[in-house]
Amino acid sequence: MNGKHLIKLGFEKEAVGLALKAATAREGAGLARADILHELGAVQAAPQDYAGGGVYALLAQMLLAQAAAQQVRAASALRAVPLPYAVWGADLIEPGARAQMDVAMRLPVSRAGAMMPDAHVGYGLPIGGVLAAENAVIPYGVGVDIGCSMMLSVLPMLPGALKVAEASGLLLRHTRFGAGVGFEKRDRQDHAVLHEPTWEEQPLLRHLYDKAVNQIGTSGSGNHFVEFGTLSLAQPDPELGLEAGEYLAVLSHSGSRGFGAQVAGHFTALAGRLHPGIDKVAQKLAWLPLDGEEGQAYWQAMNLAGRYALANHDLIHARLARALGVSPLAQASNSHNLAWKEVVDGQELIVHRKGATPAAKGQLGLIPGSMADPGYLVRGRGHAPALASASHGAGRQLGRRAAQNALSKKDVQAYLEGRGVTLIGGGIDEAPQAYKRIEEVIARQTDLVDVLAEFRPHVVRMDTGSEDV
DNA sequence: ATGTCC
Repeated sequence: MNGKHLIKLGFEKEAVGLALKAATAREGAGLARADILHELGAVQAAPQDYAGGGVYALLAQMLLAQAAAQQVRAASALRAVPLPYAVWGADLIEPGARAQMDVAMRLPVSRAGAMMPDAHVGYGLPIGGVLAAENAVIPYGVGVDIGCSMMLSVLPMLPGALKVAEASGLLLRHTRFGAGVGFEKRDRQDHAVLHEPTWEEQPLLRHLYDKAVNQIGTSGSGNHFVEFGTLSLAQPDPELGLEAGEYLAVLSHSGSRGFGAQVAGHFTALAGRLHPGIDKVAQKLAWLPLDGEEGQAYWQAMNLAGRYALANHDLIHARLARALGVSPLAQASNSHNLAWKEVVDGQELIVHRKGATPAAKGQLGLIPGSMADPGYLVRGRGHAPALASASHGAGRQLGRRAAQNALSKKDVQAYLEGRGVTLIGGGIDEAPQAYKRIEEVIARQTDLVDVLAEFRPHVVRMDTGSEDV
């Protein structure tokens, strides 16, 4: 008896050695080779009957482990062909982003998808990708900045009532930007989200609580901003309680800061470990079953990060309104990096929007342009083929590196001057020229949202980029 | 997006 006989019998890898060891023991006990091969065949057919003890126990246990691993691999196997999905503004989307969406639509858990006109390449799911999955949540389908969101406050003031110098002073005093940045202890503000019992329900959340307390009410870096500008409402909107006209308004873009980033990192790694056999092209799309412990933990942490991000906006807007001595006439907000349980074609699915604005029928949303381009207050049309979604902005047309190589401070300053925008902070990588034309992106999604109002930025604060403007 | 590995 040797390994060749056993491989011929169908044993693989570690099972070959264990089968040989058992066979040798049986030969020693005086059994004929034919009888031993017969016994080995029986172990192979029903390893669960032999795993409890005896000369074949180790072999049987190995066979059971191998079968389980095979099952895990099979459960991770991709479809040969992506499910179909609709694309808005295909002429504005680079092939790399489409390729990423194609991979996402090959996941065995995927059921439906759509691509928004601001789409561009990201980690795993492209930014601007919408993906509906069955009983599965994909950490990289939500993204690193869990709960990244927009908020608008319409103030009872005329746009001209706030001078540039005053607006700059308010932004400098009442907002905080930069990686790792929090409010000074004496300036920290409290918020209901910090008193939720959820923080006590996972060691990870307990661990991140102090950081969350430290950073609440702040804005982070990259494309995050707080700005004063003019909101122009063409028609009166009874639901918003606003007459047609021009208003001073505050628009902010912020996320869940270091807290959300660490939640994302933790669960992305966990999802990867759950899918050791997943095809390499889909490695960053590893998912967590929502009916499992890990999936439930992510769902809880993700939703807390979503509420925390909105709390950041709440405090930003409350500080500025208070400093101006006014109460907002109206507010709107939306998350654009999150997953929701929604009914799609009669089935409850997990709809991931990674850089996509929820646009259910009647739902308000905010779609910003760039530091110097208009943003839009929109109302969703609930278009089913788009999974009731819209773009979350203009979308990059130049990567950060490409923007820094292609553009100069002069280019950005000329653009700002041309539109009467004052910028505090900001980097070349966030230059308006690095973004698609928001007007074009909006024009590609007239079936997804109705535009209610245009917001033109006047005084903008962002983090200091790696290369300042 | 985040002090870019708890």
